[in-house]
Amino acid sequence: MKNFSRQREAVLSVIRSTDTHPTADWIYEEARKIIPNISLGTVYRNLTELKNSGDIISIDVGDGKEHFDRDISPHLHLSCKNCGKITDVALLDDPFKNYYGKAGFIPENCRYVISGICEACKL
Amino acid sequence: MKNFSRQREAVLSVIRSTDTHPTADWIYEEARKIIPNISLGTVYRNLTELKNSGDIISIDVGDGKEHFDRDISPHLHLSCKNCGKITDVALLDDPFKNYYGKAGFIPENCRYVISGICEACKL
DNA sequence: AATAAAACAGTAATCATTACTGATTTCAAA
DNA sequence: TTTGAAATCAGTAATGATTACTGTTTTATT
Repeated sequence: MKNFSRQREAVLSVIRSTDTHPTADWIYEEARKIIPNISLGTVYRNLTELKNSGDIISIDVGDGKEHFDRDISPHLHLSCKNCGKITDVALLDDPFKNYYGKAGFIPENCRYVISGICEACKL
Repeated sequence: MKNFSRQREAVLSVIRSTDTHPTADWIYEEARKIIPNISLGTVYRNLTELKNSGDIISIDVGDGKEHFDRDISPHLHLSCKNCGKITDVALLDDPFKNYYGKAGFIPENCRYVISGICEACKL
């Protein structure tokens, strides 16, 4: 197990407690329930560290905020423009493997996001 | 042909003049070469309109700025963390069709981005 | 032309994120 | 254990991309 600071453990445990793709602000509020005086800057710094270490990823769904994700495997995100819900879709394997392989590209972070209208909202 | 204002035409023509996935600021600077006193707010408003009308799309590559793209077909973006270059990879067809079809999702905007190291930077 | 609606230029405000500062904690070597 | 350098922290200030506002100009319709 990695030797993380108490603050970094708190941030990571908050992200791992949910599948809702939280924002930095939400993570901050939750982390304060564990460490009441944790600072927002600390949350941001540790989010960056956790991204760099590959423990989490982040995605952009077009609302101007960064959303974090405990699931680091390549998967698809369906983001509803109406209700804001983000749905994960597991992939059997990365459908783009052949494409970036051919281009000689070394992937580090895959973000596959489709915005649209979810089944519950389309009526 | 749609009846666009002079300013919206200028913004669209700037985007269509390049395959470099420009930011709002770059588009603003270029648009000023066509309409010297065009305002940044006008550029932003028309970028939003052009996105809503489906004439352009935008992607996020993790640098905190929105990047615009004249190519509205589903395609893959390879974004180099080292040199910042964004490479388009054409797709024969959308590899996620089966996935969101099953979920009953109506797609409007597909953003497939992989960050990593491009061939030229890997040495 | 007269009118209303839409789009504009210019500027001010917003707000997510980053940078900074001085204090605290960690931890390896003595 | 002390010691001291490096890392991390809390708290706050600054940044900067984007959005909102205001009063003016353009456009479209009668």
